[in-house]
Amino acid sequence: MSAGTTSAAKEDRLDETFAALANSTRRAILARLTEGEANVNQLAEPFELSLPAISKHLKVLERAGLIVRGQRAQFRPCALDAAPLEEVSTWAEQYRPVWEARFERMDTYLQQLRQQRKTGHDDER
Amino acid sequence: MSAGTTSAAKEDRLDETFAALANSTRRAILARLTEGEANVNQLAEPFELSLPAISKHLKVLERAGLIVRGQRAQFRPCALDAAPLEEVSTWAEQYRPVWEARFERMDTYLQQLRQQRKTGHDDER
DNA sequence: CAGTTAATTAACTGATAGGAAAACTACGCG
DNA sequence: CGCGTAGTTTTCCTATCAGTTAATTAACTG
Repeated sequence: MSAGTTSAAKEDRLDETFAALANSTRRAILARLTEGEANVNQLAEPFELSLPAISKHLKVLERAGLIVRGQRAQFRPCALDAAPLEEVSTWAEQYRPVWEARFERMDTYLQQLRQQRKTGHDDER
Repeated sequence: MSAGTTSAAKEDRLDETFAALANSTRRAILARLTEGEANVNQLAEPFELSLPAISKHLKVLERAGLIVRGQRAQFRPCALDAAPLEEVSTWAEQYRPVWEARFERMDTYLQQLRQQRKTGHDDER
């Protein structure tokens, strides 16, 4: 019953990772954390968002395994955990041959498709 | 003409790309398209989803620039455009030093944070 | 021309996302 | 002890997502 290729669990994890990354505030938070751990108020500072909003973003990042949180007194220091990003990179790299092929093989073909789409219809009704 | 800072437009594009990728059906469609172009019914075949649902997924992928669509008679052939995936890969690769550092430097530290969280232990730095 | 096939649009539903404001919890300190 | 600081939870809003069925558009086929 062990998985053959891509296990469903891994797919789910990718769903969650990509969803977490699909927000520029959250990506900015991750970027900030490369410079070292930070607590919630520090992370919130650059944004025009309420603290609860940041708190939610952090929860999303935590559930996606992209950050880890500790507890020191009343502070909750956040630290980056880039492990899921390795999976993202690996996933995207699968397509490297495709985007590299684009320049030699598919470039003209894609243009062609786009053209067909544009000039496709003559009369609007 | 663009300034040095990461342009907002690029950020928006990443938002859209990641959002498009945050769904296993859509990722499966992309995977399928590495084997060559396909029309909508062919793409729908492996899934237990209605055709309109697939159509919507394709629209999301198209808006994210991940596929291009043509028109041949009543068929709409879809082709992969992996260019946005190169951006994803580049973005993720920024974090490679971080996930590689994990094994030497941060591993124990993260464990520590997780432990603090679980045991609610109070400690000084 | 009517009919079939391919795909999209429309209309609707339930669930989730992102946000704000207000209330609450937890801790440290004078 | 009560107060201030740090952060989360709750409540509420609107918007978007993922899916359905039914209707519609578009193009070929006999």
